[in-house]
Amino acid sequence: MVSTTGSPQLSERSLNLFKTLVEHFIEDGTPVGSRTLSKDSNLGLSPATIRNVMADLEDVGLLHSPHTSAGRVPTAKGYRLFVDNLLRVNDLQSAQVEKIAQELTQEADYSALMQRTSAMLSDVTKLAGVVMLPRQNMSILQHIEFVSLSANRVLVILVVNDREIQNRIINTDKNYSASELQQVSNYLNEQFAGKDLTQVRRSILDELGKMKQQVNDSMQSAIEMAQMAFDSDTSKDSDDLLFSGQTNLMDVAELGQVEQLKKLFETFNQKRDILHLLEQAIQADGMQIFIGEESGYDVLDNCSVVTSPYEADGQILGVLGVIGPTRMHYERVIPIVDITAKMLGLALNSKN
Amino acid sequence: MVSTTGSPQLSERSLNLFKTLVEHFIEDGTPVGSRTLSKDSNLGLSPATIRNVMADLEDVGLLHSPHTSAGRVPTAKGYRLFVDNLLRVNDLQSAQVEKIAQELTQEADYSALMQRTSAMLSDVTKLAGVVMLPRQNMSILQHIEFVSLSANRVLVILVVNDREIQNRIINTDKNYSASELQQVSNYLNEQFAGKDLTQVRRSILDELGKMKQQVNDSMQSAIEMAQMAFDSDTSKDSDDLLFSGQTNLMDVAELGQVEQLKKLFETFNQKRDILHLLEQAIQADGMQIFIGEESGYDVLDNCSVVTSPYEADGQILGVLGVIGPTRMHYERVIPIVDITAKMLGLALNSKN
DNA sequence: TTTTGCACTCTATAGAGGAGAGTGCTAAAT
DNA sequence: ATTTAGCACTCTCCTCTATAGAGTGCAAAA
Repeated sequence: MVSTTGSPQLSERSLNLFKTLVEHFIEDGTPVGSRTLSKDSNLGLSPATIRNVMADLEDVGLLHSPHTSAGRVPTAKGYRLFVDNLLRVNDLQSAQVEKIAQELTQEADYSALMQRTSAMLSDVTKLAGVVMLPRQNMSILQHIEFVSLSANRVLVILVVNDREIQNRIINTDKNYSASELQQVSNYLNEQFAGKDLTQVRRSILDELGKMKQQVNDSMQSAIEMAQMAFDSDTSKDSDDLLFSGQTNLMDVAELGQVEQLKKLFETFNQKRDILHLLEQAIQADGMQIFIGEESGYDVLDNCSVVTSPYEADGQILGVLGVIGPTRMHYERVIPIVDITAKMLGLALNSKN
Repeated sequence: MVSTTGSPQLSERSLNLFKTLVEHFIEDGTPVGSRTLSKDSNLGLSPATIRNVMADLEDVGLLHSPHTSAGRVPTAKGYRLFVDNLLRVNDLQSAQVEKIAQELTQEADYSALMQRTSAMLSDVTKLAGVVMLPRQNMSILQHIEFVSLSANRVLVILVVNDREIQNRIINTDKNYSASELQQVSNYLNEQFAGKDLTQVRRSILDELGKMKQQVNDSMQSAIEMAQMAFDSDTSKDSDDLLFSGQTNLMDVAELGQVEQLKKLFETFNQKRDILHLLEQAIQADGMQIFIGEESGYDVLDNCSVVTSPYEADGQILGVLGVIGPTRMHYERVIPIVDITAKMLGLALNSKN
């Protein structure tokens, strides 16, 4: 006997059978019957015996029968057990690792790199890839710069995390000279370089607001300008998910008909729900897998989400992962997501 | 009798019937039979007469029967005649125009504006919206700026068309001081502000290359830097289409099953084909409508694409439009695309 | 404890039959 | 010379039925 997490004890044999059943189902997609399983497993048991075992497994909630005369299918709980305790993850071919590494390290541009990462995830797994860009409170301001475009219009440039660049244009009350702008950016750089964006924004809105009365005119409007620059920043918040390969999901039978696919795609577009999910994933450090209903979102009932945080310089920056049917090749997908996260981290480091 | 473009002459009555047939079909989506049409048209003709007329229309290639006992459906050629000669376009509710105008004019950020435009097109029409961003040879360089990030890494900022901002980071051979960078950007601004990007790139690669021998060391590497800045630029080329509302197309019955939708979505993702199509549309000035097979792309066989170029300061900048089933409400969609293009132009102007 | 045997349940598939829609043609009506 | 009515015909779509096949659960035997 082997004691498994929480649920009633299952014999080694049961687990063994369960494992081959899941594997078979992941391969085939059709419910697995006792006859098939009898041949598939190397235990030399008759279908009848296996039927008994399967009935037990169903009682414990690991399996489920679509209807009386169909075989059996793993439940979310079943997949969970499978993934946590039974799965043996493939070692990646070093060729494949090489390919991933190469694709990512040679990409020079920050946003292109992120885009490419997402594309690669979906490409290699043939599922949908997603990358959550670094969150603001993980974004270290490196440099801020103002450029005068025309009277009253100033371009603000933020360099963040040594890689990412953000722009916005603000309309100012008065017309600033180049040297005035230089002065402002010098001041802000001195004050805030090295701090994270949320902190910077808070400081600017609070502290500088207080300072305002004590300084001269030109500095005063400079402060106003800084406030404007960071005020409009929130707009970018919803833009920090990169999807790709959604169309891959149109092949998977489980997601079946158009109606369901549509809901799924709309969930992707709105980003909100997926964002929440990934935010959960970023907290539990290490890889995280949401199987079917576990995610808590109805649209994802037939989906699993495999995620891993990525980090650079010892700092967790964001999460990336793959979305596919619960019936996916976990043993392949898991190491791919894992290695991709590591490689992305490396790529982000190396550009220092 | 009324002479119509090219094809054999059709009586006014035939055209009238044809028109109501198309309208009915656009409304219903089901093939239209003689009985229905007899009631629908106010001509007071019996089904039998109408059958004769319909047979004629089918001979000319305007109609088509899915099978013996179904009604009739317009062909691409039929839609073409309908759109060109029979359609009376709706006047837009001024409220709707107002809404569009407001959404677009209050959007401050350039790329957000474009994104919003696309989103609005799909939102209002309940179809897929697409916006082609200004092409490079339409992109006027307004300002170029260099910012030193760290040793050997320089941030290049291009302000284009008075609105759009492009960034890239280049790795330089030597370490530039702020004033050196200032010098370079001053020089480049003097030389190239007001010219379009392709022109600028050509000049930099050709002329500056020749100058190289004649100037001092610091200037020499500055030129190299400029070359690097503009060299990597081409990467952005494929990125100038903004889609939205693709999921709307999942509702339309004509596109039917998953397989076809998948192909369509993949075409969107690859962008290439749609880009070509829109490039055709930008040349024929004014609105352009591709109906079904006319587009020349198989995936679009059941789709129509309604486009309009948008311009600012008298310059055509790009194209925008809507992609939907051939059976769409042209009388509604056409004015929406039209007005959106105009409003976008206005929004792009007004920020001067 | 495992296996054999068997009755039972449910799905999927194919075929038959009928209703309904719409046509084209011919002959009558205007 | 058109238009209409009448009618046979064709095709789809739906429902109903029958049947084969897969798989089960249970009881009794091994």
